[in-house]
Amino acid sequence: MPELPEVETVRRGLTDLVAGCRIKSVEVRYQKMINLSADDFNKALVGRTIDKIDRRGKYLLIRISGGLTIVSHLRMEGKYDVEPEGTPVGKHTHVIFHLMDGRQLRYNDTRKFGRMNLVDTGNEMTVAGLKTIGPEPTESDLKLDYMVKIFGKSRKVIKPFLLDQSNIAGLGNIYADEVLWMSKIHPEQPANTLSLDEIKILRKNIINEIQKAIAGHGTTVHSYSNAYGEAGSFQNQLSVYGREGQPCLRCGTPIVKIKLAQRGTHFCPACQIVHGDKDD
DNA sequence: ATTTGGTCCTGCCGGC
DNA sequence: TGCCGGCAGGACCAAA
Repeated sequence: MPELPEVETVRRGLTDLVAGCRIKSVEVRYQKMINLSADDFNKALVGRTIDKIDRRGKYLLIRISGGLTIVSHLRMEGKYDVEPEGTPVGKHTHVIFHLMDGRQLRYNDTRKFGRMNLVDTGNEMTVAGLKTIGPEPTESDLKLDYMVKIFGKSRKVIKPFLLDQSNIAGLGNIYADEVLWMSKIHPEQPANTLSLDEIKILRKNIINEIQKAIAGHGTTVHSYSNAYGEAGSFQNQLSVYGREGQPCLRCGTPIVKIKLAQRGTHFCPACQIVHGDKDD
């Protein structure tokens, strides 16, 4: 479920809760979750320390002493929590890291879409998804000339284009709808027909929106929670996502919901109009 | 090469 | 109430 701001919130939570902790053993209850056998995964991690947690796009990079990294992707519903030993284990708990201090770091995932890959640190980029990941949506990493270049060569409509992590890392279904609404760009506008001004505005809105969402500890819809089990607050600041039929906050026109590339897509049919090409 | 569609999973909600 | 289709903040992979 989580997009970049939610993953960053989880990263910070995990850092506070388990950085520096030593692993007693690892229990894997759903084999498909990991890239090794349960036994090999456990053997590689026993006695090692969780040094720190990094992030790249929506991927958590859990740094383990001895030169290992667990690349963890939460996909739709993955969640971490920390419980004392003995707390009843839910049916959606798939991996349990038993810590020396008596606590457990648990990975829960209702739909079992999440994945963990244990690799040698430095080989993260061999994990599918990280191989081709695009720049972070920040002022320093997301360069305007890069955007102009990649937008210019794709005829794909903008909404699925923004969801493609190889173009820009970190945007998901909610923030893609939000930044397009803010930028007054129709979700079906082909990427290569955006004007330079539109690309500039979109870039600024992406960077600002992600930053603000991180500051608000992410967006909570459905049952998402961070490593503290807390809900984020940013859902109170959403302008179009989940607002089908409600008035556009700019012009009052009811927000429309359509399906694009299998994903629910919200937009204002009055503010966000498809135009012909970049010379308009 | 680029783009689309099916697939992985489970639970919930609305409609009949 | 019970059943069923549709949907869910993601991304890989095969196929067009």
